[in-house]
Amino acid sequence: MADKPAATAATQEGQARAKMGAVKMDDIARMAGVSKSTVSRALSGSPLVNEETRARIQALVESHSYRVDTRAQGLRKGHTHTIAVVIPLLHEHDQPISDPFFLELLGHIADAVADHGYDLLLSKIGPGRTDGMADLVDTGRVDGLIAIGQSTAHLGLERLAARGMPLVVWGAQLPEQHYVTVGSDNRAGAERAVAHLIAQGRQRIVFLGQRTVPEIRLRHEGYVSALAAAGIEPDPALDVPTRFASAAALTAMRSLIAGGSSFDAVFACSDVIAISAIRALQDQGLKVPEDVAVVGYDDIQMAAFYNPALTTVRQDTATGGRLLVDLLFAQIAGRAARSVMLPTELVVRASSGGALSGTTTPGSR
Amino acid sequence: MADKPAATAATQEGQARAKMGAVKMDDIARMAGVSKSTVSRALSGSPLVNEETRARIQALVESHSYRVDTRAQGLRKGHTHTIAVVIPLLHEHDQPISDPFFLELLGHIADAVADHGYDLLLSKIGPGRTDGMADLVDTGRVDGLIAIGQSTAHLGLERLAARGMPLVVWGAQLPEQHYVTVGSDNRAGAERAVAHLIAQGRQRIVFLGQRTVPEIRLRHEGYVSALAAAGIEPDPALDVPTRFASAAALTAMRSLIAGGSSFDAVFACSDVIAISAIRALQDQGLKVPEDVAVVGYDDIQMAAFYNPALTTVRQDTATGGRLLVDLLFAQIAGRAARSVMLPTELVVRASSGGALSGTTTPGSR
DNA sequence: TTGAAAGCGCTAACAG
DNA sequence: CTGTTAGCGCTTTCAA
Repeated sequence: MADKPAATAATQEGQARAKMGAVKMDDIARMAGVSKSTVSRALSGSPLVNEETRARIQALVESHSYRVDTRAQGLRKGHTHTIAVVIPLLHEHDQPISDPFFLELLGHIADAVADHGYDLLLSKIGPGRTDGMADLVDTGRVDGLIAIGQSTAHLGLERLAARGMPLVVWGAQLPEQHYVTVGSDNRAGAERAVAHLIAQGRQRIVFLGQRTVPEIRLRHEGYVSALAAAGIEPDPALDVPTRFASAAALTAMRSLIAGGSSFDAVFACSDVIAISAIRALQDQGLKVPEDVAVVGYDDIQMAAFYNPALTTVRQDTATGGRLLVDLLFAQIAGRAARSVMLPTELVVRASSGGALSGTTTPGSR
Repeated sequence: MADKPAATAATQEGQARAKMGAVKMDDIARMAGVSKSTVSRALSGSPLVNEETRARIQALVESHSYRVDTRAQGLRKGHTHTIAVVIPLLHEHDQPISDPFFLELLGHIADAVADHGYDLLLSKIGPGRTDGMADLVDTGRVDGLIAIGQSTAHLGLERLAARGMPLVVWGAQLPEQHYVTVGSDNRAGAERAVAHLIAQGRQRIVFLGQRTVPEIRLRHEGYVSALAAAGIEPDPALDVPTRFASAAALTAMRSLIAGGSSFDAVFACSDVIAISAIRALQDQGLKVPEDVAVVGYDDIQMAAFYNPALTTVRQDTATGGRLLVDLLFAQIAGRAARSVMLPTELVVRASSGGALSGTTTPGSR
């Protein structure tokens, strides 16, 4: 960061006269020789306005590229036409982490929100501060909230839901929970993945992930139950907690290796974690999948392109994102919404030794 | 996607009575036995209000967890306290792509925007539709725009800037450009990367990237000039266009290999592209870096964890993001802003054969 | 120090 | 079919 940035040519001149052109509804009305109300009606497609009048107004609107001020409109109509997405993990350790899984989900949410003609406010409010989430709607900035990942915010989310605030969260379904969630079947997904590893003849399987996160806890249950089904006793030494960041996973895996525990497979709670784990393994001269088989979770785009290609539990971000949005709009409209748990799919590629070809794409779809 | 989602328990009840609690400034005023104006003044920290009164008001505000409606406030004050980030590439081929580089940048932008006390609207408007970008501010939804990547929108961006609209774009500095950009020194970055490859003894270097994108065109210039400096004539057969998506890069690389051209190195225009290229190479039994050295661009987090670890040109998203925001606020405040070009840094790791250790971290920082 | 009144730009009754 | 009249919730002169 040494050199100091090189500044170069630029713009600037019409700075102040920016909003100058701001033509408003009254102006259009005057020009069309009608009242503001008529313009408003014409623009909102009301049937009670003369076709000829409407055309005249329309023309004026186009030629002056007038747009109604949604801020004023919202103030009057009582809504904002925007919804907020809160990504807790954007905050892990005070610096933005970037798990590709979330961007994929975010992308689909953005699509769905746009389809509804709404805007999307991206908020950095962490899950610790659910009051901040409440502010977003109390303050009239958004009509509803989508939280990606409940992690430590469970209680706060409960409170928001109790207040009747439109809210949907991506995450796990907890026992007594009163807010709506969308998420994949973490338990079943993990169980299937671990069963697959066992089917490959692996017996000493590492669990790589932090169980304080609800979803991860469920995955751990799946892990345990798959082991149990094969008559394997979980070894506490193979339960390795790690955060979602690459560096954290790398460190965790390295110390496991250094610890000298023996193992022949790793179930990682995200693809990013899996990739870092493989990195650590290979640095120690261990071969994947020959010496250690690895399975990830998420099926991010890069999973298929890693070396070796990653066996992983796919979470369907496309339908997940859309569902999140649909359920939120249902709530906003006052309709009831119920949580849904999406099925997962195990995508077998090279890293688990289950497929010999390089890039395997799942059968379905 | 077969099974059909399993619906489960849920919430719902206080749906309608949601906004019920919506206490407004008038209510607080009444309770405090003062007028709306006084409350407004007290809340905005005006010095012309009795300390005792202010305290009383403050107490009421807290106990009722009242928040001023920013929508109404903005309408009155003439601003929105929110800025929009438009990500064109979110749209490539009608499905959200997820280049981690953009999320990293977005994360930093989000940080900086939050530091200014502003909200961040994430928009999916593509670069083809700059009129849509204009709407965001014409319509009173945001105070200014940050566009990530100018790609095909150059003309449209020019027009917006000419209208005096607060706007900053992440991208390349084009010749006669009138809008403000922040971006890395693409030409120098690429040049250094390719020179490094040449220094490793490579002579036939593939250029992997689409030159229709301004930044990429500059990188190509850097590529050519590095070759020229070594007395190497660029071979058109080694100029391989590809989009930023993993799949596209994979395909491009595969057909290059199938085409039978000989080459011993690849300069990829993004890390995601580099990763896919390596994948294609290895699928054909070619070893990286032994047979083919590869250099990427961006230094996304995963670059250090790939196998082999990626040599790449780092773009500093942290200062980039902050600069983008600072320059935008300068414009909003009516101050002049000039484009800035950030220096880049070559991070040498294993994929180029320049480093033997696994995960090498750059010297600086 | 505080209140009254006039809007910000728009929509929604309520009369024509 | 169209105009008038009130506001949505807040800030800001202008007076007191």
